[in-house]
Formats: sequence, C-alpha cells, structure tokens
Amino acid sequence: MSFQAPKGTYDVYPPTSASWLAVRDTLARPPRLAGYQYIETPTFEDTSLFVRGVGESTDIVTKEMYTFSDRSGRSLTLRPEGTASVLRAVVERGLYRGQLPVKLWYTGPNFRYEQPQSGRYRQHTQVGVETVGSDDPALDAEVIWMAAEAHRMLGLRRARLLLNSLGCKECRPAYRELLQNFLRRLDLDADTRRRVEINPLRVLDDKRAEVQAQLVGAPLIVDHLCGPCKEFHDEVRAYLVDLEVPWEDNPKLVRGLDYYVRTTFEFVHDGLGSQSAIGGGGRYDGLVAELGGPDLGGVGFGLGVDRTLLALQAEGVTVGDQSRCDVFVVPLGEAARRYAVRLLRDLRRAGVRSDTAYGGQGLKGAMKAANRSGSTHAVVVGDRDLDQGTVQVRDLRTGDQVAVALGDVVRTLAAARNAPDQAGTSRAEKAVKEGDE
RNA sequence: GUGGGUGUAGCUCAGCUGGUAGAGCACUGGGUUGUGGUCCCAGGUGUCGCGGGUUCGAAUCCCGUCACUCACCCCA
Repeated sequence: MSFQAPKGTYDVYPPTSASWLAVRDTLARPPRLAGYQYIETPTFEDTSLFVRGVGESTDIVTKEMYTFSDRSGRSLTLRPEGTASVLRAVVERGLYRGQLPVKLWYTGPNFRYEQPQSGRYRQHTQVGVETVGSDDPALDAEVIWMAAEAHRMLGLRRARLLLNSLGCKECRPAYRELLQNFLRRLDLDADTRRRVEINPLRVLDDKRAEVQAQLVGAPLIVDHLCGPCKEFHDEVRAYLVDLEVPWEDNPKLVRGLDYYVRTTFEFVHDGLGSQSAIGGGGRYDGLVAELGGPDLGGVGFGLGVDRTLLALQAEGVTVGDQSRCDVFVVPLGEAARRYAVRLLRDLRRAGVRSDTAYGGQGLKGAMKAANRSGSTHAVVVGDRDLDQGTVQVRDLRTGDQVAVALGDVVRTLAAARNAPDQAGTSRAEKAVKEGDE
C-alpha cells in the first residue's frame, strides 16, 4: 500500500524548500518594515463567514469551498482566502478600538476545490496584509508599493501591475445596469448569461476570444466613476508616481471577490502559463460593517508564495541560501568523534551552521558529504591532530588547509563565516540575506 | 464541471510497423585504508499505472479504469 498527496496538493521539500521559504519571508519583509503586525487566524471558520465575506455570487463560494460538518454538526469551511478571517478577528477582538489604521500581515494556506493545473492548486500559500480604518489613498499606494518592493527585493523583474477602480456603492449600480444592458444584447452561452445577471463586471474579465471580440465598445467603469471615486483613483495613481511604481491601467480588471470597491490591482507575470496572477488586492470599504463591525474602510493584498516562486524560476532567478551548512566536521577515530559532538555544540551556539558525518563514515565519504552540504569549510580531526592539540581546517572552495589550535577553532570559523564571500552572490540572495538581520 | 495530452529505474526520458527492458543523471563501493568537488572502474533496483481483451507471444494493439498534466470557467 502506498500513498500520494491529495489531488491538487504539493509538498515543499528540499532542495527547493529553501527557495520557497526565502520567497515567503521576503514577501513579508516590506510589511514588517512598514509597521504591520503579525496576525494568525484559524485555518477553518464558520461557513457563513465566507459566504458573507467573500460574496454569495462568487465562484469561490458557489463551487470551490471545502465545507464539512464537524462532529457536533457545525458547518465549517477551510479558508479559501485570508481577508474574511482577519477582519473577523479584527472585529471580534476589537482591534479597531485602538489607533487607526490597524495594519496587519499574515501568511498561511488557503484551500479551494478547483481543477488543478499549472500554478493552480487546491492548497496554496499566501502572504497577505490588511489595513483597517483609513480612507487615505496613500494607504492604497502603500499596499501596492509593498508588493512591488517585495518583488524588487526578490530580484523579480517582469511582474506587471494592473490597476483599476471598481467605483463605489454610489456610482457602481448605475454603471452595472448600463453594462448589463450592453451585455444582454450579446451572443453568450448560458453560464455567461447567468453571470451577466449576477455579477456582470466579471464578464469583462473573460479570456475567451469570442467573448472578448463582442466586448469591444462595452461601457467601462472608469468612464462612469462618481466624483469622489475619480478623485480617489487619481490620488492613488499620483502616489504611485511618487513611489516610482509603474503600472498599467486596465479598465477590465475585476477579480473574483465581491467585496472590492475603488482600488483594485493585480500583479501578473507572463512566464507562468495560463495562471498569470502572482498577487492582487484592493479596497474593501463596507466589508468590516458587513461582518458586524463598525463602518471602517480597508485595503489589502494577497501574494501567492508558490506562483511567485514559479515566476522567479521562469526568470532564472535563484533565491535563498542553497547551502545546508557553513562548516562540516569530519572526525576520524573514536576520540575525534567524542570531540566532534562538543565542537558542533559550540559552533552552533556561536551561530555557525554545522553538521558532521554520522555512522562512522570513512574520510572519503565524509568529505563528499561535506562538499554536498554546501559548507565553505571542513574540519578534519583525527587522533593524530588531537594529540597535537589541533584540528585541520580546510577551505573547501580553494582546497587550502591549515592547522588550528583547539582553543581557536570556533572563533576562526565564526570569523570565516562573516568574511565577504569570494563567489559572486546574486542580487536576490543578498536581498534575502539582508532580510535575516 | 468541460476538453486535450501523458503514465517505463529515485529523477529526466529512449524503446520504430508486437519477440519478453535501456541510457543519462543521482546513489553506493573502489582507483587514493588522513582528504571532497574533475577523471576512471564496478554495482543495484523496474508489479513497464491498474484490470481485462486480441495473440504462440503485449511496455508496444484494443477496451475500461485510475492517476498525473495542460487548457477553459475562475483565481494566488
């Protein structure tokens, strides 16, 4: 009997797990630099939270949720996205009672029952931010900038930012009707006709050529924004100019979550195949009130860890430290093995990543293991050396080997670790390492 | 939910119109019993996804099934 991971899921495992972790950590760096605090919410919630929060007419709610009953008959759902949970916690814990805006970041898995394909899984990990309690367009710009900044830190160059405004409850209804009148005259399949009635804006996002061809001349929201929405949108864009974040206005950008108003954005990457969105977000004024809280506006993003890694791979950019260790200890003989366990303890306490060969492996095999560990240095120590009160410290990059007194070993290796590396470290690796400080 | 493609060694794959399984990489050992990364030599593993059918004979042809994969709707 053998098992495999459930359909649409994947394992994050070596060697790529180092890159995956680096991507996740780097996506969280700008928020942490911008005063966002960490929040963690349950992986599942009451089903009704998502129905209310994400929107009854969305595909997510109608056909993609992992919903189940627990043993006492409650209907629970694995979270399909992060915003509803975080805002639920903000309201439940009264976080909005302090200084506003509340600025939070989080990371974790989301679950959607979808047909898997390249870049689309049933469980995927996001890094997200939410800000609650401010209608300042500078905050929209900050959220967008943080995503762009994370991409810059990673060394990702070909991500494009698409930007739109979806209007608000004042101007959207009239536009919606206008659009419906236009769409109803088109030749569309049954599913799409239904969408015209339930959520007409999403029809604009249809990828099919035969649909897009008919959409030429469709009324666009940008031409029907109310005064305040138009002004808000212009201010967001002015801030983006100040921040030197390039974008493309895309009047057909909609996104599949019902709660967005005004600012809506998506980062796309052309190296990913069909699933090109690596992150996105927008403003959701009204959602907090919808979830039982005060009438506070908010804006946030969700960035896909897995798709961002795929985008980096498509650009040939390697992120994260691929080495396992800095120092590898090669003991020869019984006394050396007894010494090695203590040396490893002291190296690790000094912050030097270190490992050794176990199981009495021979010198040749141990050296091979040292090489594969990615260590820059090997410590070869045998009874002969211990008798002389020394160990052999070998630089595995150059092959240079010197005897070092027992009392100086840790200090010598700790210093070597901090020395500037000779091999050219990639810009991305440097960015990630800076993040570790 | 709908449509295409693919399932052969740990990984990437070859195997023509049926004759009973291979390569590269990886791994282990040795050349060098106190020295890795290069080089040379040696070594092992397969329910050929699964079930059935055709045939003297099936990895190869047919049917079914499962899985994976790509794409659509939609999304990270």
